[in-house]
Order: sequence, then C-alpha cells, then structure tokens
Amino acid sequence: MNRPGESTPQGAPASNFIRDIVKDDLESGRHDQIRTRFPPEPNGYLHIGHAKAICLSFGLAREFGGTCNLRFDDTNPTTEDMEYVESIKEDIRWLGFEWEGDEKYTSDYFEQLYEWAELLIRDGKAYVDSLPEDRIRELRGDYYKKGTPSPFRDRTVDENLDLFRRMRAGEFPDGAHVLRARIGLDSQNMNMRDPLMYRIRHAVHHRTGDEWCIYPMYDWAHGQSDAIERITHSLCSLEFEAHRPLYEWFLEQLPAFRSRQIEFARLNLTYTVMSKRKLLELVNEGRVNGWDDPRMPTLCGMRRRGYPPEAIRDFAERIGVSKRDSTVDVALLEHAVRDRLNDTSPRVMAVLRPLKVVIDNWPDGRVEEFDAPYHPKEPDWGSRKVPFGKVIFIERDDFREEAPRKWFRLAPGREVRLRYACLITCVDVVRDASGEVVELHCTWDPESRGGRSPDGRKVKGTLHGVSAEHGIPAVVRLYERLFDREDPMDCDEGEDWKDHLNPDSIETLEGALVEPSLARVEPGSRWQFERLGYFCADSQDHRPGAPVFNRTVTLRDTWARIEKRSG
RNA sequence: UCUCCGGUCGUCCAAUGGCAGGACACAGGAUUUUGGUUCCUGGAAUCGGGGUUCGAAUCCCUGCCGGAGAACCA
Repeated sequence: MNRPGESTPQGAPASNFIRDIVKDDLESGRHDQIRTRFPPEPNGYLHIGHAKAICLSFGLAREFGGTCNLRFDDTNPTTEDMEYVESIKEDIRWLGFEWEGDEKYTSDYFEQLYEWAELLIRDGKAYVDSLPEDRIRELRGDYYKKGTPSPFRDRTVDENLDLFRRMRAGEFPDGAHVLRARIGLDSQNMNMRDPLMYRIRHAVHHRTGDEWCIYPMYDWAHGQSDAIERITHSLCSLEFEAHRPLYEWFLEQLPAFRSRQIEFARLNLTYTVMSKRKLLELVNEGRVNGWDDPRMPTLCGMRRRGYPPEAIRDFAERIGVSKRDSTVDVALLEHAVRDRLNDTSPRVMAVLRPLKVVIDNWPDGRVEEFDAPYHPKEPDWGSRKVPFGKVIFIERDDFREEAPRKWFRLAPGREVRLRYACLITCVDVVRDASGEVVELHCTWDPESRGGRSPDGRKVKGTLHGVSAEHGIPAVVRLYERLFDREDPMDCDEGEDWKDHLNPDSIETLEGALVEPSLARVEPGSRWQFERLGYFCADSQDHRPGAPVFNRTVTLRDTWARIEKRSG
C-alpha cells in the first residue's frame, strides 16, 4: 500500500485531490480518524467503474488507518432485490477489501429518518404537499422561471404532523401526498426547490417487508445515513455535485454529525459501455452469456475472464482521481493485467490451432522428456517434464509456405527451435486435395536436446509444440473487445450502440491441445500459454480431463504489429 | 436562454505563483531458448485573447469547447 507522499511501484504520483483533503483533515485535527463508505443500490452487479469507487473509499480508509462501511442504499423497494446483495459483497471481498462490522442498510435507519422528518416539520422546515405529481413538477418551474409555492405550503405544523403520521399509518394511496422540505422555490439549483423527502409506496420492501408504506428519497436518506454512521468523507460521482447544497442543508437542520460530500469523475473506458441499464440490456437480449460473461466489464465477468484483483487495484491507482470527464484507454487496464500475470503465472505450452508435424529422423516409438521451467526468472518455481515424440503439433500460424520479410518462424527449408525440446528443419509439406497444408515433415538435430544450439549456430525463431501422443484435447475461448470502436455511443444516423458490438468478440476453439501437465488443474487457475497469452481454467465449465480455458489477455505481439504495419 | 462543474502530451494523472513531470500508447535500440519480460533512447501538451506579477498551467476578466442540472430514481 502506498502511504501519503510515497510513490506507487510504477513511480506515478500517489496523490489526488481527495487524498489531499483527507490528509489535511487529519493533520489539522479536524478528524482523528476517517470513516468512508461505499453505498451501492442493490439493483445490479458491480462493474469496473464501481471498482474505482471501491478502491478509492476502501483504499483511503486503509491507507490512513480509518474504516469503510458497506451500506446498501435500499430506499426504492420497487427496483431493488436481495439477489444483488450477495454478489456485491462477494465482489468487494474478491477485490480485496473488508468493510467495517456488518454491512449496513439505509433501511436500518428508516425509524431515525422518520423522527428527523417530524423534527423538521415541527421546526416548520417541512410540509405535506397534496398536489398531484405533475402539478408539483409544473409549479417547480424551470431553469429560467422560478417556482410557485404549492397551495399546501403553509399548512400548520399540527396539520402537517397529523397528515405525515397518517401517511405512515397507511391511510392514503400511493401519490396522495408527499413530504417536502421547505427551503424555497427560487434557487437556480432545482434540487433546492422544496425537494421531496418522502413518497407513499405501498410496496413490499426486500428487508422491511410491509412495515413501511412511505419511503425516503435519496437526498433525504443519503446524507442522514452518512451522519448516523459518522462518515467523515462521503465520496460520490460528479452527478451528485448539484445535490451537495441539499446534502449540507439537511445536515444543518439536524442535531447530527456533519459529513462532507466530495465528488469525483466516474470511470469511462474505451471499447466499453458502463451503465447498468445497458449492461442489463446486453444480458437480457442474450448479446452476452450472462452477467459473468468474460467480455462484460462486471467484476464477476472479469473474475471469470481471469483478471487478478491485484491488477484491478493497480489499475485504479494508475488512473488517478479528478473531476474531469475522461475516458481511460482500455489498454491501460490490459497492461495492469499483463503486468500482474507476468509475475504470477506459471508458463505452460498449448497449441490453439494444431498443425501436424512428423519428425522423419526421430526413432519410431521414442519418447523424450525435456525439462521445462515454470517461469524464466523464478527458478524457485521449479519445472516439469514435457514429453515429445515423433509426431507433434505446432501452431498453424507458425508456419508459412512463403515466408514474408522478417519472418523467422517455420517455412520450407527453415530451421527453428521447439522451445525446451530441440531444433527442427522443415523438409516437406503435405497438402490435401484442396491444396491446404495438412502436415509438415521435419528433421531434428539430436545434438540439440533441450533446444540448445550445439555448434552455436543462430536459430532466431522459437516455436512451441505439444506431443501428439501426450497432448490433452481442450476447449479454448478467445475473447476480444466487446465493441468495435473506442466509443460505442458514437453512432451514425439510424445506428444504435448495439450495432457496434464486435462480432468476433468470442471465438471458441474446440480442437486445441494442451500439454499433459494441464490435465488436472483447478478451475480458476491462471497460466501463461507460452507465446500466446494468459489463460485461466473456466470456473464453470472446466473439468479434469476435459479442460476449458478462457483467454484473459494476449501477450504483447510485436510480430503482429510488424506485419500489420507492412500491410 | 439560466446555473454549476471542468478544459495540461494521442489517453489518464501530477506540478498547490518559481526548471511542465510520470504512466499507458507510439517509435527506435540492447538483452533474450516466449517476436514475452527487462533495460536504454526518442517524439509528444498547458483551449484562445487580455490583465495582475520579477515570474502564471496555477490568480483576475473575457471568449470558446465539453459535461451536468427541471424523476414521487439513485
């Protein structure tokens, strides 16, 4: 963890404006200890945007020796469900954070909120309005026109109290009355024009059941919940900036702790959509295979894809925090993932699209076992024996009949190294009736066991292969970006963001072959398939003996760039 | 038309009146039994115009651009 003033492992500045505020508040003695909170609404799954907020609030608490609460903001019974609570808790823990005590619920505070509302009524700072919804909206005015007071605005305290109590008692149908704060109707900030505090909703709440039929609005619940929990720094996204004056107004009227709201810009990512509504649409329309589809920016999707939580935390640190609307290059996320995986993934060999190779001068039936270390720079990780025989499979992409410029993989007459095995030279090419290459014949140099060059001759190309006899069939899913452009919302006339889905975002290879050491690995385990990328055993579909791997991210591919550039 | 917030390399974030810096991306090179990793090098920015100041990315004025704001959503 970075301490204030320290640098991240990458040398990037560890400071941001919120961290500075926290530091000041601690140094000035304004607070002895900070308390933050993460307040999801239980109506959807967490995504990478939430991860930024989680890392910020939990991370700051951890860094400065404070605490962070998890509070479910459950004030709208018609859209929320306990179904989401467990997944949210699981995702936060997976990210590596633990909240203070039990998780909290805004609904735990309904009684206190109610009492405070009565207090405001008694102080003449709130009133029951009995206008219909559309009338209230009309009288509120607009950006250019001040609002007009409701005819009910000057009800007596007793009348208000009586009505409000009967609202709670369930005497009125939905929409008959609301409780409004009595602030004024001429603010430029529409949020301050006598905002609603309570509405009547005869709905079953997922936690309080039918105990309540009036429910607090966000503005009347959030700041008060912060105060009850004595939250010192209440961090939220920019869209709540215009709510801050109201947040502060409510707290000023109450005998309560004065929490401070601070806004920051939410995360946008290239090639990604982030809104709950759009993600829900992708799931409901079957554009992806559920919330945990590895192409989804949800935390469960990324987990299934093989992204390590440490990489996501590192990413959150790298992107920084500010108040500017911005869109982070998804390449930065991928870099953080590769960076972490490079240090933590054992190397193994797998062939995605196999091409048969017969080694003519290899003795029939002979099997050689070569020693292959699990990590080139971590000898402590040890090694395993990789068997090779007369027939092996190499990557189809590693052979070209006509070698382009700078090609140093296999081609007729070319010698290459089979990693950790030996040097082979292509002597013949076998085609089927349609002319497609179906088999290669090579010779090997028995002096080159282990892949060494016996006489020091230069062998630039190194391929990987799997023994035909020993390889294990596997299903491998290759994932690409879900959208075909940086900004999926960038639409031409008559286009929809869903027209920008990348049709090649998933490719399932049924005929892959993996080395025998991968026969029995744990679901969720992460590996580098040498020269290809990082893969993880799928948490749902992987079985011992019937492996299924997901490609987390490719390795950097310099050759692909060279080839693309030269056309 | 009104109010608020924000404009720094292609992207993201620093610089808190005193040498505009880092990361990603990109380009070149070294090392390499992964065209991986690692290392070195390079190009690359203060939205425009005024003003204050010895000195402005930073403060002031003004213009321009982007975002947000009129839910009984959060």
